[in-house]
Amino acid sequence: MQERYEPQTIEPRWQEYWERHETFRVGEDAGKPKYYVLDMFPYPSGAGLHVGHPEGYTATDIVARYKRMKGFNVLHPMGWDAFGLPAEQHALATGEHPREITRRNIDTFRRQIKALGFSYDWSREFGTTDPAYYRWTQWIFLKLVEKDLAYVAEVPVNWCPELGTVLANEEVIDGRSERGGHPVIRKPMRQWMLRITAYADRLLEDLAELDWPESVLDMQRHWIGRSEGAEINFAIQGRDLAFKVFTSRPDTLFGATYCVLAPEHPLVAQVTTPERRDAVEAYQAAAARKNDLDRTDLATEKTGVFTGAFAVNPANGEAIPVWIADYVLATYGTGAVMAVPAHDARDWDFARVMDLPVRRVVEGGDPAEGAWAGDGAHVASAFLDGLDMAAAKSRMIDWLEAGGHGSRKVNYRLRDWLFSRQRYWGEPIPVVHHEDGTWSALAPDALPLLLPDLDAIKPSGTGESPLALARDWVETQVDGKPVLRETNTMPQWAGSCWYYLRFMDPHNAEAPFAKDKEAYWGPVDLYVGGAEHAVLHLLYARFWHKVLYDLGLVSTKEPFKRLFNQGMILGENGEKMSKSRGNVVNPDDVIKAYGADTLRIYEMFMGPLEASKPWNTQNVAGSHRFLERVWRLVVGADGQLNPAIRDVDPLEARDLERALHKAIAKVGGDIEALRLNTAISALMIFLNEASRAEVLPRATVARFVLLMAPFAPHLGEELWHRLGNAGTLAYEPWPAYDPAMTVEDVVELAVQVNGKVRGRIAVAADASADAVEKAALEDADTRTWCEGKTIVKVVVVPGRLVNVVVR
RNA sequence: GGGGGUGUGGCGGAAUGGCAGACGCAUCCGACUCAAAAUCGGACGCCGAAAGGCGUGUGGGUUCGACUCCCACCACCCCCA
Repeated sequence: MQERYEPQTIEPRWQEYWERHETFRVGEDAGKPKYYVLDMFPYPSGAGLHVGHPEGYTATDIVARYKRMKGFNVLHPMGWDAFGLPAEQHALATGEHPREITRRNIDTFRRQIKALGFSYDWSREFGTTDPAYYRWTQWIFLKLVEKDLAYVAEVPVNWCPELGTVLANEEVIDGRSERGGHPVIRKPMRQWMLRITAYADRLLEDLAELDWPESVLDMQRHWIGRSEGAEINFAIQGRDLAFKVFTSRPDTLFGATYCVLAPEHPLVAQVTTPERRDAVEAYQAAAARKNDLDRTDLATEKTGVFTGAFAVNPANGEAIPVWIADYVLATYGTGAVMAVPAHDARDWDFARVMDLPVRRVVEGGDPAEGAWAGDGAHVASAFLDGLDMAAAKSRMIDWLEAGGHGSRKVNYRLRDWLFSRQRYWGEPIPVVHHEDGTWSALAPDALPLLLPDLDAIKPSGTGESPLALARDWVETQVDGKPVLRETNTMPQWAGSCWYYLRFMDPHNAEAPFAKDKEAYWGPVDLYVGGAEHAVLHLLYARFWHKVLYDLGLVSTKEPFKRLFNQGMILGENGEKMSKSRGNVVNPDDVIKAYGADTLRIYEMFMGPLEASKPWNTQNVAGSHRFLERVWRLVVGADGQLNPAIRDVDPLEARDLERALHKAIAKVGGDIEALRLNTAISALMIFLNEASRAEVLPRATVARFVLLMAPFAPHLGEELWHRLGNAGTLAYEPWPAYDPAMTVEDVVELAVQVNGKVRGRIAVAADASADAVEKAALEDADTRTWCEGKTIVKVVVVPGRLVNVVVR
């Protein structure tokens, strides 16, 4: 009677073993090289774990387990990004406290994640909502204040008068609230900003040292959007007023035929002539209802109105009209542009709609067809005539600077980070406001500034956070004087900006983390998560890291050395998994039916980790079958060892030993490169070979079990145990391989005639090219195909093939 | 509109410029079985009786040799505008 593979029995048993023995608990160990492998920690949603979550977690777990066996001291933690909007909305709807909702969701996530057998050091677990953690998030905010990197500004937000609340960008659809469809307008409100732009250059430059996907590096570069150009002064004709424009193309100044101010530009009210006032104000009101994306969309028809004012082009003294248009954003550059329709696509579109002149100053393209943004000789540009773009730019900037008309300027697309949210469920900003209108930060020993409990979380109605309703919390005293607490809270990004540092020293009550621990563990060696965080999370975390670096708190310039984005797991129908499509697969169900090891193997075998790939239930069964075959390789009748397993020298089964060495080499290399699908394929190939063998040396089977263990850890431990080993295999050395054993003595080569395979020859692996050529030409098939032809040349690719070229 | 990615059997996918389709799924055949399941063995790109021919989105190019490199195009996906 064959004892069956029963993951439902062995998996909980080994999970309990690891927990009881604290198998994966780590500390600093100067005697071992460290390896820090981190998952982007999840937001514990009410929906529970999704099969997409374990994909990345399994990959990092395989790496963590492999690196432990390779002798590394591995830091592999897990925690919760637990502040955020969904819990607050749920609280609003049900009256339950977000803390309770969050606690429940975390419990579910923890249970589900533990059921997958990941080798996390759970003693390091924390959530961003733990006061012991957010105390230090607030502390870092104080450091940002100290470094003058935090400031207050009036910034337009999405204000919904009907709902009495401020909405996030993603909650606004076509100018209306996602829920209820009420109108949303952009209203300036007092906001906290972080001066991330002060780090723009370093955030850009230091990308060079990172082992990240090129696409993410590109997105970050583009987001920062460094552009070199000039700031140019334009005076308003007949008035003592002037404005600055930023342009990346100062060389085209002679082609400027009008100027455009953003509708919010402070000068608009002053320059507008009385007869244009009504039109201008109506346009400003309309623009306030649009978001930036709609405004700058190239596909939409350009709109704008003339202010009645004229500006003087400093290059030629010409008076050109000043318009306002919403395709110019107040927040980019100076909020004003000089329009050169001949050489800028958006200016060209606008000029055509408004019937404004187009003046060509660079040769190339056809001004009647569209803007020419390429290089070319300058024309109609006085002292720039004949120059190319680079030369003309630099000449123009010199001329502007000499005449006091402008200056060289580097501009960034990156803007300062809007750091406040009008929400309850976030870290309170540790600041108080004084009666004289000034503000000050709390002293570090006043932290954590705890969120007050509210009877009910409801909108304040003024656009402020629900915290504004907690009067006895807001109204407090500092040094005996009455002050008001800040009611804005931090965005969800804050908690995820430095959690990877806290994992290095999660229980420290004296500091966010000890310097020597950071020096040991930092930086993160491998960081795995979804591509949706390619820009914001990674940019914000890098920014904070650099600030901490400047403060001498961390030892590295960059937080994440290697980054990997796992792809998405689609539903069985090839569409994105979602409740509404009804194609969601719950990992609990898969574990119940097949076990965690099968889920792990299946998700890794589906395809390349970075690719999007559809779920297929039949293939899950296939992965399960593979594990059953591995089980039967070791376990025979009545739960005894497979009788083919003998205590003999592995070299007695030379072919099998060779196959094992190939597998060791392939699997190790593939894990390092995160090619886990082909690593599993290599394990299957070895199993196929081993299943055919009549004698299985115990040492060979044991090493195969070690290779399996990172992928299917419960099965690995169980089989290791049944092979007569005590304890865990988690720290057993990864098997070594001999490169000489991974190649065959005799190889079969294909013989091509004019690129088509016509025959095969068997030669010694180390045969010389001459010998191979001779053998190929003597081959009967080759001779048939070469008959009556002239041999022009013979290409020998050692170990691969021979190509005979005939005519 | 710009940038990036992807496109290979019925399906998921594999292939340092060197034998396309590894590995798995599905399907079919066989063994075992009273039978079925499970398991084990075999077949399995397309056309063709075979010899052979044709095949990696389409069209061109480079090369002794192209899924791989270059150019153009088509489709889908992602990011940005």
